[in-house]
Amino acid sequence: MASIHEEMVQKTKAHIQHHFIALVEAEGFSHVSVKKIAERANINRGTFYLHYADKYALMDQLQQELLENLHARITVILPKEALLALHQQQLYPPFVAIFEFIGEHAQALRAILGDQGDPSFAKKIKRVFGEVLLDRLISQHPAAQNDAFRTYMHAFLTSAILGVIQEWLENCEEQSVEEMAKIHFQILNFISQLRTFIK
Amino acid sequence: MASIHEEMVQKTKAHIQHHFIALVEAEGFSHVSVKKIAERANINRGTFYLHYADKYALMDQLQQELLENLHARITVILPKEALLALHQQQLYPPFVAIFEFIGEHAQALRAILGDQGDPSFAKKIKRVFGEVLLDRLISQHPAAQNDAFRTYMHAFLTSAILGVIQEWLENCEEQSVEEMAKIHFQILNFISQLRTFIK
DNA sequence: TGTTACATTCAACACCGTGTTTATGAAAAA
DNA sequence: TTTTTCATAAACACGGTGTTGAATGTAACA
Repeated sequence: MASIHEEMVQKTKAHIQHHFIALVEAEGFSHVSVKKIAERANINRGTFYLHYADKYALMDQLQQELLENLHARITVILPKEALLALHQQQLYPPFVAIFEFIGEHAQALRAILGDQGDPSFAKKIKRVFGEVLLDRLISQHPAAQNDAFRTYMHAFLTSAILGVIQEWLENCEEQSVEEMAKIHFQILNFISQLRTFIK
Repeated sequence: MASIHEEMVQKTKAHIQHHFIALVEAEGFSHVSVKKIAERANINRGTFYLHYADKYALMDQLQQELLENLHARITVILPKEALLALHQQQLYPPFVAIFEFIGEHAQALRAILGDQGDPSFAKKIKRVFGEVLLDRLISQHPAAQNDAFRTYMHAFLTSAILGVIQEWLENCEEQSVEEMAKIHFQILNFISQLRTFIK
């Protein structure tokens, strides 16, 4: 099935994607034009339109690939049926898996989640965090019955995790994957201690 | 000093800004053109360039105004010198002030912080949260000596607060300002309880 | 009243990126 | 060999940009 032509197409698309990511990281998505992509990738501008409708379609495809891969990666570690117990031993592996994935795709994610990136992607990746982590965790708690509370709890935690990831990406991943997972637990511990002060 | 001409300029700029916000909220910043702004505001396209270099300059000015106003609003409640004690009575007023401000500028903030908005603004508003809230809170804690920990703690909490605000803006501010401040404390309480499970 | 100052309008301009099309070359498939 | 398919090249109309110079309106001042 895999004809030479199909292989060529895949190669060209990967080529375009690669240079597109570098451009978005450097200049921001809004300042990237099809013309620039073609010049940078050393292809004809018409060739771009042979594969993508416009730069938005290319960005969409890149985002979907990332989201599907991330989802799959976590699902391997946390099967659908499993409810999360709140032991460090159970929470540690998925956190490590997430940071490993982020690190592997650091350039693309820096481009998409950075200052010049796409805020709609942030929303999508938060949804993934919610599906694979929070829903199993929060639903066990009695306070989770309140719809409004659930909604904002969800927003609070998924945004917090994403915020840490964005910070890590900006710092060029100075901390190791294991350190990042640990830091997350330290943060939760810290907030816990706040409670002894509050009211 | 306030000549009639200056007043006219201010009126026109406010007029442009108003329709600009409506356009960005409806179509997203990237799809807004100077042409559209001029048509919507019923002014000549040339008039726009009389006041702003381009749509980016207009967005910048709008953002700066919002950030300065927010900063001022909170600083009135929490003077610079004051260190935050972790009592609900001390934390409640600034939270209420923040949500009041967000509510008052809901349309503009929905436009800027929404799906089609500007991620660089998210970073800037997080910095404000950090300056007026977190720095006085975290610095008191021994664990805050660790630089990396401080950085990520900062990212975690400011992103979380912003995430809740974004959720609130999307839900068209169904919850009252007071409810939102309360929900924040409920969330902190909830996370505190997690600690009894972890490790 | 006329004059001055300035905001706004209007039409025209060159420029640039877009998305499409048509013709052409090259390499694989039939 | 003939056909299919991907990539190239050049040209096109289209639409938004940012600028210019002249005209218009309007409030302040003499």
